[in-house]
Amino acid sequence: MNDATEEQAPAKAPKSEQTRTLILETALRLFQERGYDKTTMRAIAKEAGVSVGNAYYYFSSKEHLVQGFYDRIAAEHQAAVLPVLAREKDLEDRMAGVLAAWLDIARPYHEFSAQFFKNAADPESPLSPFSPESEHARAAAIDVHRQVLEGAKSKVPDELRDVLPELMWLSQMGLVLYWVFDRSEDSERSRRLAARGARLTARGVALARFRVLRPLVREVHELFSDFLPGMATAAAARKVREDRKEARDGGAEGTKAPRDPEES
Amino acid sequence: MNDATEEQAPAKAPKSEQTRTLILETALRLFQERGYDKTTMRAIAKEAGVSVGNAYYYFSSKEHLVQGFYDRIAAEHQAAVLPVLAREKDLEDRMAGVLAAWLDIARPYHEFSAQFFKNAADPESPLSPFSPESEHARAAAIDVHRQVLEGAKSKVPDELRDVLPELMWLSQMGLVLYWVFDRSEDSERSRRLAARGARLTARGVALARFRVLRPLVREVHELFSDFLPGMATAAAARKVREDRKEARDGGAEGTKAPRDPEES
DNA sequence: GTCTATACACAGATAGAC
DNA sequence: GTCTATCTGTGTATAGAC
Repeated sequence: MNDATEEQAPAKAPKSEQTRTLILETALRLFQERGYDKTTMRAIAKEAGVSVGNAYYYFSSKEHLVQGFYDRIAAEHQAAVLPVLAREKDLEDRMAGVLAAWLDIARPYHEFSAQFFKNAADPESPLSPFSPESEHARAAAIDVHRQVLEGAKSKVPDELRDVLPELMWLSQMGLVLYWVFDRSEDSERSRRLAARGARLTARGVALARFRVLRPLVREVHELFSDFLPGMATAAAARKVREDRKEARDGGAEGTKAPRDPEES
Repeated sequence: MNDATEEQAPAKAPKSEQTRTLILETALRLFQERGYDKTTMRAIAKEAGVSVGNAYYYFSSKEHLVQGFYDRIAAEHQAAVLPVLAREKDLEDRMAGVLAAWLDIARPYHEFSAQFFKNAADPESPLSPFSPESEHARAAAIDVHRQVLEGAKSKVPDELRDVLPELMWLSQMGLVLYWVFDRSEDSERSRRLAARGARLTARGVALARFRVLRPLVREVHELFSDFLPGMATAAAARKVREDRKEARDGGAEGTKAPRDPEES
């Protein structure tokens, strides 16, 4: 049953993973205090009580330090989203809740996020949300939206079911973009945008079953299934989904909900 | 043909505007040859035959050099769009033509555009398409889409007429984003995305007159008229429109047409 | 394998003299 | 307007200590 978990037995020697996290924590703290640009690698090293070379030993560049920040945000969001998905059953409420949760979590970092946001927009940078390095985080984020859709009581047309999570993720990226630029008090405008965007999307989904919209829906479906798969493959999403299921019921096969017959 | 009024007559005052353009031209050339990051301010200065300090005298930072690039792209696009708007009358064709024209113009700069694209994504940067410094260029770009809409034979619902140009501009920004990340041969994927995006938009507009879509259309209208005006005000667009008309009529400003009754 | 200390090359940006 | 000299910061290399 419980086999030896490899390097965890000795309580005194978690390697110097401590050093790594120490440097990361210090960096994130200084980023908040002084901003990204003003925080030099030397300052981080000095504040953390290590040498500059040591900091570079763990993080090959300043940008790689930011990756830790992204991972933290993503992890916190995925945790914060659980109660929302358990509570809300209305599609609009679920979407709005997920977006609001992200804004809540990201709030402390709003001031300095703009300063390194440009790194995320650089296609060459591993920090880009479209980069191969971000593939796992991206797939996980898209999967959150898939859960939003799956657990909603609304009926979602088959043609939309596949592409919608990726579309919602793209919308979330748009919201993040707006949020970064948003200078309103407590990002109030971003919050309203999230709420109205959720409403708009929900109503759009509700209307998608009408006949007149069929060509439009097909158009949307084709467009995004043509141009999105290159970055976020269905395979990757499926893998995350399976991982999640496995982690949940420990290998026991869950009761797969019967596929509802498509309407129209 | 628009920039007819150029003060080149007085031979006494080329001042050292020459130096400025010399530095700019050199910089743009080196950007194409070596890429943005690899091109140092020292290299630009040396190649232009001036000192580093002199380059900084004219351009307060490396980013400001890029502004000249944006201005050039925008000017070329507005010129290239004229024949398209004169020829095409179908909304989809007009939109597709405008987007294709942009891709054509931007093609030579694709390789290195990604390298400084991150600057445009920095909200603090004056190079951001949302920055106050870019307001005029932005308004002009939006006005291009307004022309696309105005000259089309399609019927556009009143509720959409105001926000659609801004929406189309936003879509164009999305296309640019995709283009920057696009690594396909000759940006073929971006071209297909532009074509299909135009088709999707045109069909959406065509369908917008159906009754069932009224709530959705109103939703879109309200959302974007709430959240876009902050950056691209109707006033700014109107100003550009008047400037355009003035330039066309040849300065007959006396005819201040009171006929702007906001039909609704 | 982990870490310190130091030094170097190169970048962008600035100050002050001519 | 233009230059030279100089500043700060990043990234990297190296040599050696635990």
